[in-house]
This record gives sequence, C-alpha cells and structure tokens, in this order.
Amino acid sequence: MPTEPSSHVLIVDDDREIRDLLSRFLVKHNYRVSTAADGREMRRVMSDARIDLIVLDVMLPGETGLTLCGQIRASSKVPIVMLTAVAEETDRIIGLELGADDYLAKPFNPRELLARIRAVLRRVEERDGGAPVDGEVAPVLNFAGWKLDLSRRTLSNPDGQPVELSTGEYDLLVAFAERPQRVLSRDRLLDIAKGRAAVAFDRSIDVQVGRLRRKIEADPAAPQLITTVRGGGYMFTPSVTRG
Amino acid sequence: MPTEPSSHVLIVDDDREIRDLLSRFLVKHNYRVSTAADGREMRRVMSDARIDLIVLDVMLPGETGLTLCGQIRASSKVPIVMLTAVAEETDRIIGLELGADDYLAKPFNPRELLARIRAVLRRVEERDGGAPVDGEVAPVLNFAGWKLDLSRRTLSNPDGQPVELSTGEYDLLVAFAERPQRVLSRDRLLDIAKGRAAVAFDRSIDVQVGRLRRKIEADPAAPQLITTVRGGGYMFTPSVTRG
DNA sequence: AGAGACTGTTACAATCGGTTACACTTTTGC
DNA sequence: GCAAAAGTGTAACCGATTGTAACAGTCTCT
Repeated sequence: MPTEPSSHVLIVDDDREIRDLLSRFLVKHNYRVSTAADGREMRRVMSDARIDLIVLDVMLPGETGLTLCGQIRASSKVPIVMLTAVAEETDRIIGLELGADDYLAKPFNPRELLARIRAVLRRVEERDGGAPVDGEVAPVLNFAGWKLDLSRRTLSNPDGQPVELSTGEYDLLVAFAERPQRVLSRDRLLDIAKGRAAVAFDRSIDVQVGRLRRKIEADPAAPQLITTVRGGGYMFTPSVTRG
Repeated sequence: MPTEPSSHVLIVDDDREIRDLLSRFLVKHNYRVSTAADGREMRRVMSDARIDLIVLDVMLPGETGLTLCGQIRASSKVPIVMLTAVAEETDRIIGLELGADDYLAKPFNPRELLARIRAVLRRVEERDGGAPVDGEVAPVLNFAGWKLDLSRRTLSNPDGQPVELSTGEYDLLVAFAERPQRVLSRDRLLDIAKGRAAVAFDRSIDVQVGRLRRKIEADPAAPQLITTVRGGGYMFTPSVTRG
C-alpha cells in the first residue's frame, strides 16, 4: 500500500534562517514544505498549491501575522499554528480569537512544533475529514457557457445538459477553473488536484487532461479550453465568473 | 460478542496539556474522544460527529464555559460535565442551573472524572433509553421532494407515499441529510450513523449505501442523491430544507 | 532536414467501489 | 417459546477508474 499523501505545510516567516531550519526539519519528517517571507509571497503560494497547514510568525514586516491570520480566515479554513517571539498572553488570546488553531512561543524545540502540527492536523482531520480543504464562498463557476457546481460536484454544458465526470476529472477541472489564464505546471496541478507530489517521469496529469478534453472540448484534437504550453504545462483559457 | 459501541466524549478546554492528558486517559478506557480548544471548534465537532458527553472547562478565552453550556442546552440534551479551576460554589450552582449534569473542581484525579462520566452516561441511558442523544430542533427534512420526519422516523417520497427504511438505512439517511453537499468519509459516516469506529477493510457502509440507493434513487445505477467521491467517500447532493 | 525533447494516445495492470450471496443476529408473529 | 422473517456485516466477484508504460506524432533548434 502506498503511504498516504503527506501534508503540505507552508511556513511564513521573515527570517530565512528559521524558514530553512524548519523546512529541512519538516521535510525530514515527511511533510511537503513551502515557504514565504511575507504576506504577498504567502498568497502567491496559497493560490498555487493546496496547503494543509500554515506555520505563521506573528512578527512580520509590513503586515503582522495577526493581520494575516484574520485575512486567511476570511476566505479559508486552513489550520494555522502561530509563532511568537515571546510568550505574550495577549497575542495568544488575540491569535486564537482570530482563528489560529494553536500557538507556540519562541524559542521552541522543533519537535514541539512537530507535535503541535500533528495534533492540529489530526483535529482538523476529525473536524472535516472529507470537506473541501479550502472554504471557498461562491459555489458555481461559469466559463464559456459551462457551469461547474462546486457544492454538488456537477458540470453542465452550454445546452444545460449534465456531463458526467469521474472524481479525478472533476478535481482536475476545479483546479483549472479556479486558476484561469495562468500557466499551471504538471507539478502544481498534481499538488492542487490530487494533493500529492510528482514522482519521476509522472505523466498521469497528461493522461487526465486528455480524458478531460475528450469530455469538454468541442474538438478534442484542437483544444480551446485547456491549452498546452509547451515546456510549461497547461492553461485554462476561458474567463471564469463566480455565482 | 463485540463490545458495545463506546461513547464519544468531547473535551472542551483551552489548555492543550489538559486536553491531551484527558484524551489519552479516556481513550485508554475505551472511549472515543474528540477535543476542542474553544466554542467555535466545539460547534464544528458537534456538527460533524455524534457526541455522547461533553467535558467542558468553565474558564475559556472568549466565550466562557458557562455561556457555552447554556448555548448547548438551547439546542441539545447532550450530557455535560463541567470543570472549574477552583471549587467556586456559585459557579457550581450556575452551571447546574444552566443544565450541566455534573461538576468537578480542578485539580482532580482523572479517575474521579471517569467515574463521573460513567455515572452521568448511566443516568442519561436510563432517562431516555433509546431516544436520540442529540435533541435536534426541527423535525422534518425536505430534499428533492422527499420528506424525512425525524420525530416519527419516517420517509415519504415525492408522491407522498411512505417508504419503509430499516433502522440502519434510516440512520444513514439522517447522517447524510443533515450534512448535505459535503464529502463524508466512510469513517465519519460510521461514526455519525452507527456510533462506532471502522475496522480494517470495513465495507459495511458501502453495502448500506447501496441498499439505501435502491430505495430512494430514481435510477439506482446512476445515483443522483447520494453520489460517490472516489477516494473520498460519499456526498448527499440535494439541498435540504428544515421544517 | 534531422535530432532531441515534449506531448498525445493507447493498452494494460492495479486499485477502488458496486453488487450479490450467505451466515449470523434480531425482531416478529403465533 | 419457537419458527419465520427481516436486518446486518463479511466475503467474493465484477466492472469502472486511474496510473504506468510504451509508442507515435509534433515542435524546436541547429
């Protein structure tokens, strides 16, 4: 049996030392890790990959961690573990009220952080096991006459006829439709749609794209919706509106 | 004989140490345990799994335990055991007035808590033997023309004709209808509908879903109401209204 | 034009879920 | 009480979905 897909942790800290240290440590313990030095990078990473948990430093230049924490919660339920320089009880309370899931004071033992991460992920697992990881608001995406209903996991064509998609095809289409007009690499698509990392010579995305095209393209031999970007990946070309 | 399904206890305490300690202790004594650090988490857990008893700390950041206690009682009869930092007689009285079922002062011996939990569960068992542990408010769920009467445990189809369901089928349908448009894993369905944990290679949910589909789907071969999410579980797709 | 890299497509094997059969338990009816 | 009926879980089988591998076609660069 293949081991279950590892969780993807995003570390947000302005201190490169800490980012690298934690990153190596977590990778060693079988997590996939991304890092960001500030809120801007954080948002970029979050739009590119499916993140299962965020480790967030309270002290950041510009936006503080507390601000970010609130922003994240406004649009998503990703669990958050907050880091702070000193054990400020007020920070702790504010952080938890803003929706952080746990809290750790620097300096801390990496093993302690690991334990917290595991505990939070376990809790979240119980809380909403199969629910969408990212709590988006609008549940219908429209493009080129098609309607993709995210709450019902259904797709209907411009004539209003339902089109059957397998689970994998649906997940892939959602990954595309939520990131239109952007080149998505195979790696990113795998991470977003399947929540796993690529293995060497992984062509599974190509095959799934092919299957999806056969169902949604007017002429699968000349794809208009999902176009190939040679050397880059794929791009979802139509504009997408919500609601 | 398989041991009777263990009770599911929810620990609500802001102190991680206490949550973990109690959690381990109760698990060791054959309870299933969930934890929550605050009221927000508590509500989420309660909406996801059937909880048989809540251990509730009086001192919580934000909402106090007393507030929560009142809120829970407003919509449910789940037994509650309150914890408090010191033996404040006033807290005790208020707590019991708000509907707590027992009361324990910190520091306490875990065995003492175990004894109280057992006593309360026994009392509740006698009080409302087979009655639903969780007293929901609105007793009729409507979806796709069907009516599911929670107080009578009956189901009628869009023509108004009653449809016979076995106990297991009914419990499963309720689990679905109360959580529409969410992917529910087999584990969670087992916990919610049957109150037990899955054993290795447990396919019983699949079989029950199949039986339920045969009774409520127009075309059981192409299910519209209960759809399969490969690798994820099942989802109840129609929208549900109460009353 | 040709080599090499990249992508599309097909075939096949592994995995997962649907279904049926059957044994066991619980409930029902006499 | 007892026998029949209904309900439920386990196991086995089968079909659908998905990933891997192989090969063929296409593009790019020289």
